[in-house]
Amino acid sequence: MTEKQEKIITAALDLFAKEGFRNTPTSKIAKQAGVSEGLIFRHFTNKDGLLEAIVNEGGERFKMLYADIVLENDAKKIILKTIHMAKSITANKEDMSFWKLQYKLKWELDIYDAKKIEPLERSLSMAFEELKFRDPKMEAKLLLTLLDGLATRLFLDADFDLEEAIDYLAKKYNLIK
Amino acid sequence: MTEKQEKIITAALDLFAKEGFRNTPTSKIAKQAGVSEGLIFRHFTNKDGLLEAIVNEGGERFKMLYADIVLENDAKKIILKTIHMAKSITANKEDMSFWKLQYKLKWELDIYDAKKIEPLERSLSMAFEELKFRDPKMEAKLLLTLLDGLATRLFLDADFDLEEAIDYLAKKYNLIK
DNA sequence: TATATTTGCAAGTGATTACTCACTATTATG
DNA sequence: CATAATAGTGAGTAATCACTTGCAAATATA
Repeated sequence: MTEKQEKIITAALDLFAKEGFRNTPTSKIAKQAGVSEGLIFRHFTNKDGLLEAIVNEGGERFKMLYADIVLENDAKKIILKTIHMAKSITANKEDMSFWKLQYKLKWELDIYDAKKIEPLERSLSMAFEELKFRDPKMEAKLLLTLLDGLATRLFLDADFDLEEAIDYLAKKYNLIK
Repeated sequence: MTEKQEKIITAALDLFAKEGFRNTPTSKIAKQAGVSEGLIFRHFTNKDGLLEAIVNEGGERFKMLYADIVLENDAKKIILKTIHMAKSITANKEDMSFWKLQYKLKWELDIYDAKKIEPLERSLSMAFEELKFRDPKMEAKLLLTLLDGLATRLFLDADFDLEEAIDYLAKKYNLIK
């Protein structure tokens, strides 16, 4: 990856997040990246190729997000760390805009790669099993579904209080006092 | 509303759901509706006006969805009916495509009207209070957030089993055996 | 029935779009 | 150092887009 290639991706990331994929002209991306428009097509073939690069990066970063969770042995910690994922994707402005874009693209492109969360779902399932939940698999699936809902509110409803929601969740699962 | 006006809305509903708002040309809408392209602008001023009509219809239909829930007195029934809302929006193909579009537009337009669910949230909150939940307000908010997650999975993940999820939820809340 | 209003059409139009192409500059390799 | 490959430019281009305009048909109103 050359320096200019990264600049293109950074600019596209920023503009797609703000304006959406279809609504962002390649000319604008090139301008913000400080490169010629033709270079985008030299490196990424077409606009969809640029999008693909961004989606792939999203997939990689997502795996990294829960990498340490699947290595965890303590059941309660697995669940607690999973819940706190929602917090880490909003740690700073850039992260938030990055993850918001990933969700936005899910809807725009009509994709939901269930395989990407499978390892996390398995870890959660085992954790719930250890904690004697009635149906550990469903409980795991439902918690991940709740996290999807949390993301929806977090990214679309400016008034949503994530901290409060996470706190309540942790109490509900008896993870904290 | 004239006959052709309705045909335009129906076509737009269908195409926006399939291809997205920005990606659907007005020429295509006109063609599918069997009218001239100019008529769209005569009736809806511009493309955004057409979108507005659709979003407004979504708001109205959403209120109708939970109209009978807020009139319910039995706490358990309020919660159960709320959970079953997820099922009624997938009753048939047209409904499913309609509601999927509404969610899609939320992300494309970056809007989340929390006011629209407020009456339902209040009803739920009262129900949870009656059932002696620790923090009824948070519990209500969290259940609605879970429903947002359920919608995400339902509309994007083809393998998601809604029936199963709803069943498990109902048991979790002690609404059924 | 006369006339005003609304509904509808078809053929534009200028702006914008993703993408190409002919070319130059830079870097890697033998 | 020569040459091949890659990185980069920027002026095009055909297609597509939302929207306009001038006019006709249908409908409402007096």
